[in-house]
Formats: sequence, structure tokens, C-alpha cells
Amino acid sequence: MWKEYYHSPGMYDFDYSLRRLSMDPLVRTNPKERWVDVPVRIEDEKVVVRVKAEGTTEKPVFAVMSDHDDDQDVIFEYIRNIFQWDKDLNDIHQFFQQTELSMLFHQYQGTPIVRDFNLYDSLMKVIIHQQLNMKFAYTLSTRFVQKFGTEIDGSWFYPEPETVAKLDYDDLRELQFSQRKAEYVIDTSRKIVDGELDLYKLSKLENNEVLKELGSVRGIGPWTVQNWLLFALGRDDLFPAADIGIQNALKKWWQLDNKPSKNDVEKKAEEWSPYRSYAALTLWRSIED
DNA sequence: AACCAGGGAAGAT
DNA sequence: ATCTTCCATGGT
Repeated sequence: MWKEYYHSPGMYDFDYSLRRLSMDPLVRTNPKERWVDVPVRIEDEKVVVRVKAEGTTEKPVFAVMSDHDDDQDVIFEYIRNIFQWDKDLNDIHQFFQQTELSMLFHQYQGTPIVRDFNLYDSLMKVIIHQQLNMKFAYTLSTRFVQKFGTEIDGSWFYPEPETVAKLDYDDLRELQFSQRKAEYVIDTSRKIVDGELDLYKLSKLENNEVLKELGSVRGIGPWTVQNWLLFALGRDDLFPAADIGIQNALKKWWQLDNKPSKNDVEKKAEEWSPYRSYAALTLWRSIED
């Protein structure tokens, strides 16, 4: 067992991140003890790493620990990257002081982008969650992982693309996937196994290139690519203008009778570039209970 | 019972 | 290129 500490440069609301992570039944969290278990794949091995908050939003300190004693540096680097501890959120807070979101950023300080734990897992999850209400969306992704994935020390690993590629559409229909969704999930996994789709390669490209390439896959539209860029890659400047949650939040803050159009939202969001992702996260946060 | 949900494809204009 | 319509389910 090893344990390593880390200090973030700026503020960081880890407790909020935990609340967000705990929305997913597949992620093992303990908000009271302030930790989350992160499933990590390391050279074909599956390792569970515990990440615990030791500080405050203003003076954040994190502890990372694992029983897996090899590859400590690689694991720590991976975790630091997932939680983006080196991103100085004070700079971003400063940026939004000159925008109409200043009050919101004052109320919800230090909201980080916590990346999904794996590129492929994230894509499957986003596809499964397309257009569904959150409750049923998590029901579906949980059934999917608990049926075809792996549980280690109480944490769930998504199935490998090779596993999903071998499934029949009916295997997912049994879990109450629609025919379309079953096709999207399995066909995309087959493309990944065939090498036709390389998520790691995509992760090195510019947003627009990813939008073009990933968006050309059947079942993956603009909303899905944007969410993948935001949550899988942790990119700073994404704004899912067509997202219902974003539109509901703006409807509330702009006191509109109806949800604003995608175009109106996109236009306004330009003022928040190059940190539109943080605007989106804070808007989402502002309508979560 | 009707409408919505943190969409997307396919068809129509 | 942009606008409808259809797809499929569970939630509220």
C-alpha cells in the first residue's frame, strides 16, 4: 500500500466533484469520508485507486492510495490527469468576473472538470445516455456494465470493446436498450476493435477534427462528440448548446418563458470562450438541487 | 394521458 | 444546408 499527497495550485471543490461522481451508481464514493475509488487499467491489469480529499476548497490537498505497488508513478500521473489538479481554477474564476456569469461563479467556486476514467467507457456511457432522462440513463449504463463488465474490490470496470463487439443486438435489447441504441453501442465497439476508430488518436486532435471524424460515426452526433470532448478529454472550451440542461439553466437565469434556442445559446456562449466548458459545468451545477 | 428526456438518423424541402 | 418526422423507452 502506498499513499501520496498533492496540492492544487488554485481552489478546487472536491466535495462537489464527489457529489457529481456519486450520481453514477457504478462509481464507488463516500462523500462523508470524502473519497472516491477510481478504476484504473494499467498494462492489462485492473487496479482500484482511492482518491481522498484532505483539504478545503480554498486550500485543496488530495491523497492518492492503492494496494498496487508497481507503476506508482504512472498511476499517480493518471489520477492527476483525470482530476486535472494542475489546472488553476483561480484563473478561470478571474476570467468570469468580467462576464454576466460572475455571480454564478462567485456562488459556485472551484468547479473542476473531472474527466471520465477512460476514453472508451466514456463514449459508451454518452451514447447510452443520449436523449434519456438521467434516472433511466443510469439504469441502462449500470445494467450494461454489471452484465458485461468486471467488478474489482467493489468498483466496476466497463467491458472491453472486444467484449462488446462480440455481442448480439438482442443481448442489449434484453436490458431494455432500444434497437437503435443497441446498434450504436455494438457497431461503434466493432469499429474500435477493427481499428477503424482509434479514440487515443482522436484524443490528440483539435476539437473540430474530432467533431468531423467521431461525428461521422453512425449514432454519434454533435451532442455526443461535445460531451466526449468535455468529459472524456476534459477540454476547456466546449458548450453543448443543444443540451436540455444548459437550456433549462439559461431559461432560469434569463427569466424566459421558454427555453432559449440553440442559436441564441451558442451566440451568447462565445463571450465565455476559451472557457466555455466551465460555464457549462457551472450552469449545470446551478440547477442541480 | 400527454409530454418530456443532458439525441440522432433519415427523409423532405 | 436547414427543417420535419420517426425511432424507443421510461419518468413525471
